Amino acid sequence: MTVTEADAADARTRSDRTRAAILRAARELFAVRGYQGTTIRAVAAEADIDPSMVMRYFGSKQGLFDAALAIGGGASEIDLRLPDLGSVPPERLAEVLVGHFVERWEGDPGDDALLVLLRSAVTDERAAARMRELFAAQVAPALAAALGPERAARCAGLVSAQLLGLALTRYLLRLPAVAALPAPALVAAYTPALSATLNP
Amino acid sequence: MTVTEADAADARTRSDRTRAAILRAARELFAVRGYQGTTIRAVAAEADIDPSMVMRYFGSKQGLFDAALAIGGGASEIDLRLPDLGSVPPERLAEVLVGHFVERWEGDPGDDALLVLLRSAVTDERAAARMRELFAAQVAPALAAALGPERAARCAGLVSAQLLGLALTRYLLRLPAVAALPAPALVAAYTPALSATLNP
DNA sequence: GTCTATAATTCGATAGAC
DNA sequence: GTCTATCGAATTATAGAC
Repeated sequence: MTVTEADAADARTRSDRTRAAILRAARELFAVRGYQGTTIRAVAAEADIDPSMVMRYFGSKQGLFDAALAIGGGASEIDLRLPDLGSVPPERLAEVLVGHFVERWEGDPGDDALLVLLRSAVTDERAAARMRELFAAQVAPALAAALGPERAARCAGLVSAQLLGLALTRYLLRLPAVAALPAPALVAAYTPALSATLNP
Repeated sequence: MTVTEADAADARTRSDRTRAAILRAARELFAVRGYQGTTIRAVAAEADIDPSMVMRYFGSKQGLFDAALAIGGGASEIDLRLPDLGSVPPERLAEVLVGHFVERWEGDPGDDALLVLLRSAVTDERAAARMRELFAAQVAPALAAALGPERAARCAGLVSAQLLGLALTRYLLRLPAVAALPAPALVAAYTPALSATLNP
């Protein structure tokens, strides 16, 4: 490997690392302060790089936001990673759903793309549209595998309302009665509500 | 009435109208764009007055926000106007609760203080604290009248999560499946979920 | 690829005339 | 009470040196 080739490879990996660091910082700040509350300068400081690099890599603040939410790229998307609900016994469906989302939200710190999206969607119409797409593309079909298309269409919205209500009060508003519960107790306490919606 | 007295009265009523116009515009914009997304200039333009008047009347942007949410004054507060749940038959409790909140949110356009608070609370810690106080002071006691303090403490948080999830998906995110339902159908469809939480 | 310097806006807030 | 004018600060975004 010649010197120039080594240099090029070096630059590429460093570039990738810089890009990843920016995205990581952006997701964290967008998650905590929302779109308008987050400044490019703050993202750069958090990633420990120069503010102008953010512009160089992502073009604009909106471009950074889109990249942080995997908007537009088409390739990478937020994946709710819902299991195949068709193979879940009907009586355990509610528990599996609640458990999955709590695990999804609390299991992997650093992967808070979903909370980024939720917090931003409340004040940013573009993010709200993304959230609607996300649930239409993933929640409704997953439910259809377990309930059939007809019943799924009827209760997908209400199930989403309940799951997002949980995220809203536990992670964003932090209502004490919801935020203080250990995850297993929360799942157990919330399951009957979803169950009532899923089995009318 | 002397001329100066008439002038003073005139100034007072005009002042009150201006003040009310500012508050009305502020609530509308805070509700739609949140705290950071709302500018004093935009509020002034919406109220059709000069931006400096906003400062004169409310001192600062934060002062305007507090006034729009009736924070700090102590006298006027956001009132959920929950009925006496102690006189509601237990089997109708869930339906009354859901129905009340939907009516509260959709009944009186112009009184969107609650949606202002919800949208702002997601990105503004101060508003979030206000939301926690609101539910602690009004939802939990109302439930206690119907369920007793012990059961109320156990399910107040989960009930709040469900009700706020409804507001979130219907008014803020506007998920089609939730936003498109007529109010009566929505109440009927969501009641079983709350019922399951209230009667474990 | 990275940084300095700065242009171009925009906003909150103030001073002062009328 | 109302408005004009403006300050000072913060922001996004760009140009160009190294």
